[in-house]
Amino acid sequence: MPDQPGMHRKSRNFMAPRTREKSGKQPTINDVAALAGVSKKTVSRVINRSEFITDKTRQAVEQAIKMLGFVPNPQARALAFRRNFLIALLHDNPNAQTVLNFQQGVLDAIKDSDLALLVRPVDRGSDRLLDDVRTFLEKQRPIGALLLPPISENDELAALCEELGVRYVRVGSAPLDDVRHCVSSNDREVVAEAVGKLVELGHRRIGFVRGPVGFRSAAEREKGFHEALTTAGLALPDELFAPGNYRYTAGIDAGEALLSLAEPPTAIFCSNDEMAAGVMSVAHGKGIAVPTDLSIIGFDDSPTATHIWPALSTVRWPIREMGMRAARALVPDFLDINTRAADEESHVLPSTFVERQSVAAAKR
Amino acid sequence: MPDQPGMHRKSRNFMAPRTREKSGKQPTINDVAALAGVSKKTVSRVINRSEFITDKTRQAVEQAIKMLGFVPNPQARALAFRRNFLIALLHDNPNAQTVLNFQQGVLDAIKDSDLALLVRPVDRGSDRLLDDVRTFLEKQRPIGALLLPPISENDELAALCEELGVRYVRVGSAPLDDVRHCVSSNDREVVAEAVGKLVELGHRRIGFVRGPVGFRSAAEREKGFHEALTTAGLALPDELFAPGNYRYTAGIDAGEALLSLAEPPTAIFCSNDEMAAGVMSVAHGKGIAVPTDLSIIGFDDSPTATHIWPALSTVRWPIREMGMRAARALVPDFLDINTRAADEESHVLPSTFVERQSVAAAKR
DNA sequence: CCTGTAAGAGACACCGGTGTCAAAAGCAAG
DNA sequence: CTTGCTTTTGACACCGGTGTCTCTTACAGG
Repeated sequence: MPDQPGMHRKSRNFMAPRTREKSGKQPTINDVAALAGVSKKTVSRVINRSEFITDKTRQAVEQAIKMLGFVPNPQARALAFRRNFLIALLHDNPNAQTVLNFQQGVLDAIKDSDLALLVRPVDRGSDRLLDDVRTFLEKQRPIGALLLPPISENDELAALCEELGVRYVRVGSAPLDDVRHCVSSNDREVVAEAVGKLVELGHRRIGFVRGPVGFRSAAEREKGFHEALTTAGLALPDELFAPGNYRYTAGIDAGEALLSLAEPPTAIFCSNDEMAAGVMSVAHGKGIAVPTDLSIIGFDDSPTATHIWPALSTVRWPIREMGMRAARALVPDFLDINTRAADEESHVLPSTFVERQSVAAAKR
Repeated sequence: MPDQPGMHRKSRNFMAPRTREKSGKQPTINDVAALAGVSKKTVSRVINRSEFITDKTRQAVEQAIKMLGFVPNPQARALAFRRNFLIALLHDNPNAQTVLNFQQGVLDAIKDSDLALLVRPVDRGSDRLLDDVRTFLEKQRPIGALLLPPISENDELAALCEELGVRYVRVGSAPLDDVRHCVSSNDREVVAEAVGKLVELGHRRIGFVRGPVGFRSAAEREKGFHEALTTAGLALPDELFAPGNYRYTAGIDAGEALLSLAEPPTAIFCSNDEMAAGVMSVAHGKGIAVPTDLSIIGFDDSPTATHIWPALSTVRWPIREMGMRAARALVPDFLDINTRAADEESHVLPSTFVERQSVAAAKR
């Protein structure tokens, strides 16, 4: 091997690039420095885009980096920076599609950054929830955490993040007071819009299948429902409200209850798609034609919505965009200037009503 | 503060526990060492369960750890150990539920270990797939990678892992030759069993909706189908095979094709649930009663299977167990003795046929 | 009581980066 | 060609752990 540039520093550890490659080990910053003929600190400056570097030096270093295929060791950086480059996604969502879409949005946002994503499902029901999360956060020390509903509604969790100095963004169905820590959709408005459509189509008796008690999303959706009916001057008799928990079986129960009424509703709004699927199977079982005899609307636009027959009119939640937005809001300083959230960027993303085949005009 | 045990070593950095807590910083191994009156190396020995430690010393250290709430910094450990404690889950699966269930299984397995899970969706279609994965693996340097189907079928990806010295386990629908790197189900057998049931119920013309060309899972399922019909001495006319790609819309197309035949099948086996849902909606649209006039079987036991009406008979894939098993096979040496996979543990996990309401006896 | 031996604990270097600060280099003005 | 200033670079310590090797210590045997 003929004389190479820069072996000017003696280093016990230095090995020629070829040997390194063969050894299967990653080249380190020292190897780059040696090859480029500069100090490791200078290489570090190039990696971190320091401004105090001449173009000539920068180019030499960049070439060496390329030649060796050098990739900075994230663990070492994390240690030296006294912070790591992880963000955590905490979720406890029964809807896998939602979680994965959100995750995808987050990854879109951090794609060109140094960040990596740690995904952590948690158990909402467990009484060790807070301890589990605390252990996780203390161990991994992510820069920030994204909280997906329903656990995003847990104030203790947010407090825990504060306490541990972990940034957080809560994702929800309506803006929180503390808008810096929240990215949300506008469930109330869009439900009101969807239910308004039912009213326009002549429906006067409209059933409502609730979400689980205590869930903000459930409350928001119900508020939207109330709003639409009140605006239309319609009554809200108790018998048209069925309890639910976002599960298919709850939809079955709700369908049985509502469709057995002396005067059954001609349309039913369900707080999510799974329950709508449940209501729809009850209708099928009873020989009630959808949408001719019964219109049904769901919420989520989950895969189920298009897999059932007839295809379900529902509300599409911009979950992937919300993931991207949430990540931007969480770690704007780690993203590049183009990806970064503008300060004035809205943290409320509109959901949209998607019309399919499960809705029709009320029979006269 | 009265004289504490062990401030015997002078350390510029040492701060009293109380002060540390207030500062919001994590205590380090040095703090523990100082409090316990031992060297940091001894603390390290306790953390790593070295055997060369007296009970007395161990207890003192453990008490100090507890008192300070010390948690070892994973980045520092990773650096010192020259390996990190991450495992990666690479997936490109349209079925979110599958991914999440698998992920849950992996987390079950690594729960009590030092390992963390990095989830990485990839784009099978992209021509940059290999580069993307290479960049990811070089940057994060996980100990190992779990490959979910369908990308687990990509041999180049496996070769890449070999090259980079990253362990890997491929998850699939049938054992690979290289059994050490594979955890699988037994799709062929269970499909044969399910289709056998149809034959027993008197079905003679049974349609088959294929999975995407080139997918091992699709091939295995088709093999099982052939096997069952051949065993029963039935013919396999081409017209009863419809192409598919695991998507709902393909199920629609397949349903249209098969149910428009001069002599339509009395039962259809679909290579996954989504396509089965498509076939079922076509049947509904045509006024063909399921299961009275047409039996349908799917594969995956996805949420869709129970959300459609009538509920779909399908094949349940033990995906969560497979996640657990795969993790055990990947990093047995990082799991404790109870969790660890026994060497002789089988890497083939049986799928089961789940009978619901979409299958009935053939009409005479 | 002394010695030999093995187990336990400590000192120090090191993993691969970054922060700090001082030295070197570059450049304009005297 | 100096001087004085600013810009760029390097030496060295440090982040929080672990590996290696040496030194202590405890205890059994002579």
